[in-house]
Amino acid sequence: MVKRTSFEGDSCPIARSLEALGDWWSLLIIREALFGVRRFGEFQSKLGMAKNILSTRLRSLVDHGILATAPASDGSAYQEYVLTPKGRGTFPILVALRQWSEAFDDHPEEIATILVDREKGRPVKKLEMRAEDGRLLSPADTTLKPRPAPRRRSA
Amino acid sequence: MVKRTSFEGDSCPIARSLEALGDWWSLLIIREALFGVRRFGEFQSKLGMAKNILSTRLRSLVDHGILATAPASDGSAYQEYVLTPKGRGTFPILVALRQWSEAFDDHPEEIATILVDREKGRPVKKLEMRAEDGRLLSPADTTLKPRPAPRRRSA
DNA sequence: CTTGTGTGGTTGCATCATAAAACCATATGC
DNA sequence: GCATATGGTTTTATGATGCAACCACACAAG
Repeated sequence: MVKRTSFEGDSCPIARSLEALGDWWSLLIIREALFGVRRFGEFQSKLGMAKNILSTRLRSLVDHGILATAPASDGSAYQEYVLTPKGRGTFPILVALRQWSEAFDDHPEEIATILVDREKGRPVKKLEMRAEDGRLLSPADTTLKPRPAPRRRSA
Repeated sequence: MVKRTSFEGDSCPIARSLEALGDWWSLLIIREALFGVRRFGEFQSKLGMAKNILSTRLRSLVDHGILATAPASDGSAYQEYVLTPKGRGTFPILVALRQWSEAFDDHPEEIATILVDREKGRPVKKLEMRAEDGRLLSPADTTLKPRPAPRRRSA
């Protein structure tokens, strides 16, 4: 097989997520969708990407349950692409990417926008990793454990 | 230009981060590096990827300041690839990807590992977005603001 | 010093994905 | 009915990917 290697069967959850949204465009399409974009042409003009690729990506995102097609909305008999809960669940990923750029980009002055708390207009805090009891965790405070075997009902 | 479109000049921080780590392998290489992998052959055998592509990706990650080459470490006169602070800063991104899989994957039973608090052995909490004052924020509670103009010193 | 072996890559193709533009189908406006 | 906008698909060229083979260097044994 010379195809791009698929991570579908991989047991690593990071690889599995990249299978769905690890290409050049998917996360940007989701970003636009989170801003309320729903129509093919709107995605295409805002992202400036080729229409065939947009078409492929939208289909892939629908197949992965990240977007769903809705029959219409404003009367016109066309199709719309709306985020599913799974799609909206990518929000922390986008925030993490944004914060990484804000923290480490070599030219942060080129970043045009900041994510703020709507109520106060102040930047949101950096994402933090915490234990169940609320302790702040650094990467070194964490480790990987094998997943417990699936619990079979009765025996 | 028929090349893969570059997001380098884009003003969106998400696009900018994808420029550095938005391809199929970079985040997985970083994942291994966070586990302590440093040598070419070790990356290659653990990830099962072609060596030329690994070579290209490592160079790209070094160029982006995510990895750095260290002259040696165990005496053998070869090179090592170690994460920079910028590279270690991707940790929240990987956690976000992992948690998204854990929450939304269609076959979660295939996920082999869980990320736990090393001290207690309990799963880490989901990443939360909070305001400066600690209020928990949903996506709808946030908005984007234009970045304030760069502050020039004196005038 | 020569041979062998392991590590760390680079080079050559064959194949796949991507991109731009042209084309097409359906709606909508006039 | 005709022009035009929307929402795509098809065509074709080129870049990226994947596999295998090859090469360079270090080190060790003979």
